[in-house]
Amino acid sequence: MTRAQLHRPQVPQPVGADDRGCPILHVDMDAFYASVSLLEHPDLVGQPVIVGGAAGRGVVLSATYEARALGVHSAMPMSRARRLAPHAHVVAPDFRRYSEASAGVMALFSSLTPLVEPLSLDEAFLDVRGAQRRLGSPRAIARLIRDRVHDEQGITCSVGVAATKFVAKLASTLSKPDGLLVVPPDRVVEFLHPLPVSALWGVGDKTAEQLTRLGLRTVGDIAATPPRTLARVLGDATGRQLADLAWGRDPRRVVSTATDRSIGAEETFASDVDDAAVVTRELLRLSEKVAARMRARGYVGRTVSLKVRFADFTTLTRSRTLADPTDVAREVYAAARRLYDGLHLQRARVRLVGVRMSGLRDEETAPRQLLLDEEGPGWRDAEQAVDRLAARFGAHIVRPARLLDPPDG
DNA sequence: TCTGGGGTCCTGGTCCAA
DNA sequence: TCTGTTGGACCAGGACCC
Repeated sequence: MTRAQLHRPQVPQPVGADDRGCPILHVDMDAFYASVSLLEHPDLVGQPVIVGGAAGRGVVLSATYEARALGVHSAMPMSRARRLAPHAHVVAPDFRRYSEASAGVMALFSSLTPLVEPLSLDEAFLDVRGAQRRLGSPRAIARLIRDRVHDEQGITCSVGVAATKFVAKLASTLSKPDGLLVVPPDRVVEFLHPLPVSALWGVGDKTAEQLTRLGLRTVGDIAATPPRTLARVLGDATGRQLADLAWGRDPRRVVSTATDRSIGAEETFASDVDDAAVVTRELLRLSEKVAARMRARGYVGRTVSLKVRFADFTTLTRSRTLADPTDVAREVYAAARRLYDGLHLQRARVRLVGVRMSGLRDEETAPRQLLLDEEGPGWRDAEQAVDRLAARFGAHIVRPARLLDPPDG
């Protein structure tokens, strides 16, 4: 069973009446991008709608439940989705609108409890331990959230309520769409063990295949396997994690201040490219984008990673750690360019390139080495000035000459 | 069937210093 | 001085998640 198929419960749902000891809520918007898009297209409500790029090599970003009933799911190539649902309406994504809706629901969560951990635009963990005197039991808080999300944003969400993050997340998934599921601590094992191994956090296609080879198909099978055996096959960390999750053990707390580990950007070409000049121009554009985002969030980073995916989908990554942290596009590009040149690609057909910065630190506290030949305002100041212009007049007001479109004719 | 773009985490290898 | 060990940093790649 795939993760998508988890949406259809295969086990009787142990909807517990007792929500004591269940302070963790996982709230997940139902078909978020599709639902928000439908607010702009009310005439399409009740019809199969796919959110994704209208042309090129896109994948499905989201789909209404009517489209899902036809076999469409997110991350599916658009070409396949169109074959499965030829009469479905295709809507282009509107990330500005999604961000606004997301900000609205996150603000609602924060008004209920300070312990909110957003996982993405459309889901978050909440720890409601401290809110129960004011707002009632975890189940009552879950109901309140569902009502207010519907009233304020016009979309539905599903909520899982449990003692741990992992079980709460699984509960929200199994209760979809528009559902609420409480899993009391004394019913966790009964809830988990009939589920397929793919229900476990960290088990994707490859790991599920390995587990199947061992004859392990359900979470109960994993629970009955010695952790040493799992660790031998899957590695120490993964083996231990699966053994714990299979028994509902998950010590992770809800943390409201997660820090970023990396910031990157990548781009798939409309068609494969064998011209190095086109690839390096794209590397420059991506370096500009990454550096601008780092400056906007107040980060500098030390490690530059280059990603190159070829026409046959094989992917290479190369990385280099700089002597000093930077948020300057020119330095990011120089490092990415050196990594790219070091690959010595002749006329290989490139499908995608990406640039990522890791080893992030706060710009204000990071040590910065002044170069001996650095005089007066440098590239950093110039790029900050560009940031200010972009904020005022739009992102493309100032660009490197190499990134300007060639004149017509 | 033909696979986006944003990320995180883990593993195993290499190198280097103590 | 040589050898072996250990641990940390770095690097490449893979798997996974939304």
